[in-house]
Amino acid sequence: MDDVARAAGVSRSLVSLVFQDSPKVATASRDRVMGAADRLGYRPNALARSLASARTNTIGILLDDLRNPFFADALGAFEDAASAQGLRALIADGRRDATREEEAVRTFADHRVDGVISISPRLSDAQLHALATLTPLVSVERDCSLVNVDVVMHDEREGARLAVEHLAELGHRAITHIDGGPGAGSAVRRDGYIEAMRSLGLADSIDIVAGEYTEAAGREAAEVLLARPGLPTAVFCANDAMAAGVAAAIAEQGFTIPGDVSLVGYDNSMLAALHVLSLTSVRQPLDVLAEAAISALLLRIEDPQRTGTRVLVPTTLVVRRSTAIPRSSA
Amino acid sequence: MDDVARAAGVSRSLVSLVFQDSPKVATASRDRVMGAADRLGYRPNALARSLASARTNTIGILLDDLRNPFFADALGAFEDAASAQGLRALIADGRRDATREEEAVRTFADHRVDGVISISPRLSDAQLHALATLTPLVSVERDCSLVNVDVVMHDEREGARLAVEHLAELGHRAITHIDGGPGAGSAVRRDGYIEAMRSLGLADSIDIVAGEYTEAAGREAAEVLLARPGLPTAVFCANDAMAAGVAAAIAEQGFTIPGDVSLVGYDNSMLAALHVLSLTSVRQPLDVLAEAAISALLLRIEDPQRTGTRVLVPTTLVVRRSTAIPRSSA
DNA sequence: AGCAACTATTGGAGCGCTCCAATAGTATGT
DNA sequence: ACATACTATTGGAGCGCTCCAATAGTTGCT
Repeated sequence: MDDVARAAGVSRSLVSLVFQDSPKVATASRDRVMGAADRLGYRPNALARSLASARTNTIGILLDDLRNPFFADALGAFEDAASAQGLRALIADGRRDATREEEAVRTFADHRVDGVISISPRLSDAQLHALATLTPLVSVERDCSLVNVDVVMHDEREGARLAVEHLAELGHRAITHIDGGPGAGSAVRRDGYIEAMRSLGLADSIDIVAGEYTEAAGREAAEVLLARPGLPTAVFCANDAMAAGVAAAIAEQGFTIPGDVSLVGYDNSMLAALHVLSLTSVRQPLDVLAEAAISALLLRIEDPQRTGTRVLVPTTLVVRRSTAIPRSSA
Repeated sequence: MDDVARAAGVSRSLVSLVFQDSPKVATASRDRVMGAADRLGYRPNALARSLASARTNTIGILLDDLRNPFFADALGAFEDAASAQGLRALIADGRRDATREEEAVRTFADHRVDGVISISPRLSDAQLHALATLTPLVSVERDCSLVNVDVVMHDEREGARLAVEHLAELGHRAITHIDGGPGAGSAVRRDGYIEAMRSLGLADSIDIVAGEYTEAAGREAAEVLLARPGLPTAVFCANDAMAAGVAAAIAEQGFTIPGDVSLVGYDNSMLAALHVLSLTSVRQPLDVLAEAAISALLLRIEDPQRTGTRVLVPTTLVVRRSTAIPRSSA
């Protein structure tokens, strides 16, 4: 920076101002400085800049599990939303483990990111609260009511309802739900399923099989179903990965989808779009979630004392070829 | 840090040494300092530390396309290899775009990462060379012979050969290849296919359909095949995503896999492991690649002047249920 | 006892920037 | 011509750490 200043015949402070895009710099000096910088191949040291300004213009994005295609999709949306606000993103993968997640947030804080967005964290409320004292924190797709954490989620209850109503409209009555076990949002999706079944007069057909957000869990749940006397005409899974497992297990037994069983997933991830599955799935509006999360975070960065807010965004259902009229009524 | 020093009754330098795990610190002082730090909730500022030491212990990992499940898998392996060496990883997604990739490497350099690993970069040799002057750089799965860039790849030629030999052993002769078009490694995989076919005496059956590394391209290529008078008994795709597209298109026409057509993919990504596909696939040994890349990078960080090296790691084939004896010989 | 050879600790300069208060320079109004 | 109100530029302290050379404290050996 000193070299540039010398080459341009100005002070170091002015070079600094030029690289901050300060409006107070005369156009002539700006050009001189930029010229000198280009000639010398100068690029400001982001580290020193952050240290001096106490602002990194960088946020941390913590994902539950990058191997799950849903989070890869989510990442894209959140990175876009961040860069639209001039923020760079650091990424960390929690690997479905709360301890690793906590360590990741600590590392973010050590690097003095301006804030952290955690997507589907497995952290306890106590952990979330503690971490939020280290850095501004927004929790996405995981509810909590803490004064120092903002929450952004889509309406999981509505998502489950849309899935059930879609199946009911097609004529299904025996609709089984495979839940997400301890995973984020699982309980609400299950409640949404129960409520929707009740309000459609299908309370007697409520049937829940325990699952987890993985393909293997989907297969296991399907085996439970296949071992019973009769198959339900429709299955609603708490995520797409499980639905993929169910689809495989059902097909292996010679049944077809949607001929014998209609199948609905959740997340509308890349898996659902895959033509071999072509899964009807509840769409998480990632772009909207991302935008809401970033703006909540920016507000919190500006005023760290602000009381935690809660944003709920609406959901839609993406209908593909895995759902159809049940055979009995065809 | 000053507060901790004061609370522990020692100098700031000693606190610094304690947090660097220096062996010269007496156990008693270490305990005193740690105690004081815990009490005050002190954590060193990674930014200041990096600025002062000119070492960030952080590397940048640049991926071609995080939406492609292969890269999500790769990311896991590379992060593991990095943290095994005590390195933290920053991640960037090139979104299949060379310009974006270049910008990402520049940003890494601005943040003074110790080095960058670029996986399947789309950058030109000239760009790679220029970027490698900014920061130590290792190119994975993209060949180049530059003095300042190390290359780590698996043996794509061997991968293609393994796929073809497996099919030939099962009794297939009509083996079609759908190539990866302009994608990284596509040309070598195609050459490997051609060579293997020739050396197996199947030169007459060589049949190549143009593709690209996406599911949609796989579908289109399959439609080309389906429009012809007879189907080949086996198809070898240049990656898994394409194979997924081929599987869907073939199934839609009422053919079965592997009954009518055996199918082989490439990458052994999450898609191949999906039970609905259960794709025989060439395995890129990600853990080995990652380890080799990290150690090459460490050597280059130590000695930036070192001449570019080239590591080639062997490949294996993962056999699943998408390949079988052809119907004619069954 | 005296000196060498350690080991454990310290003070202070410096990493590359920002930001504040101070200064120089220029235009405006009377 | 001179005070007023700007705008453009500058010097220097400070961000929170590391690292080097110097110092204090121990131990072992003759």
